[in-house]
Amino acid sequence: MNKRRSGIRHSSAGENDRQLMFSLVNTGRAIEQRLEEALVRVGLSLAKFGALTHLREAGEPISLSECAKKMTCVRSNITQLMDRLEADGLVRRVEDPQDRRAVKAALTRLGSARQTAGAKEVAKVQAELLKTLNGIDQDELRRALSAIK
Amino acid sequence: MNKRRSGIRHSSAGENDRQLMFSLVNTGRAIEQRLEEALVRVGLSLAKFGALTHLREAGEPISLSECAKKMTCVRSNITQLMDRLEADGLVRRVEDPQDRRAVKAALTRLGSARQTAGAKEVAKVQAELLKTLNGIDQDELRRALSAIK
DNA sequence: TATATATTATTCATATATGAATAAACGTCG
DNA sequence: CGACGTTTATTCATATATGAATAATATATA
Repeated sequence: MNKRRSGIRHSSAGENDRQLMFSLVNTGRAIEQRLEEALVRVGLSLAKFGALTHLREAGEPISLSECAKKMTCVRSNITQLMDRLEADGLVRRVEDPQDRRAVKAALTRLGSARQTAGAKEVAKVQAELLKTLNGIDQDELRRALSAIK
Repeated sequence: MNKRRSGIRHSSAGENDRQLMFSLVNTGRAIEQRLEEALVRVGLSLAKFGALTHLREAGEPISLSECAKKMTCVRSNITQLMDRLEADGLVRRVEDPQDRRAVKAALTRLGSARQTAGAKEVAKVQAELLKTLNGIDQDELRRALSAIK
């Protein structure tokens, strides 16, 4: 009576899997959105914060190609992003005497300060996220995410 | 000697948490990208497939506002998406006699067939994803995702 | 050295997304 | 009924992203 009948389910396995796949997509988007909302408070977007952070971590001007690699996006995207960052006064384009094709992006003082402000906002979102993950096996979650790669 | 010194870690807790948060974002993006790549083979994008699927599930024409709600996006986005779907011949705009402000989107036969083709591609990505999740506690993953909401 | 191939950034066309402003139609309430 | 506020879709400006085409410079090779 209580016996589980193997091979029979109310909702098909495929349906559950689809839900899982789209849950992964939607969760990523939801977190992105929270980050965007937090960053807009300091005049940044996630894209802008990412670029500033890579520049900060590099510790020196980096070429736009290098920046595109770090951000895993195409170069034309970086061209536009740097246009906006430059318009905001957060970044300066500098020539590379070693390679006259290249253009490097340099953080301005304002850009550096803005990155710091952004990082604080990101940390808040992170703390909130961690709270919601209370009672969840985070190691297993990490394992799942790195399996998907 | 082997004792764990509490409160001291090589990489700070905050750093791990940041990694986890960005892993969630990046995983979502990676899956999205796989879906886009699969769907482009049948002439669809994820956004287009989503709209077609909602129309299919509704079983009848739905207003653009309704579609925006289902897709959790703003209406101007749907206006543009429907422009493109209409240009592709996958959808037709029809008037709503009940409410003359409203415009409804109706699936064409081609749109319906395209949705079917898209669903097959999505299923393949899903199957691939499931394989990589071999050995992962999927219920715990589901729990984590629904905790984040 | 001269030519061919690579790489660099930019520009352009396009897709996706948001939010503000607008016009038309709907509903309500005095 | 008529004025007012709401809802509908659209348009516009903008941000983010891709990929193709282009121009300038580097590098390799014949």
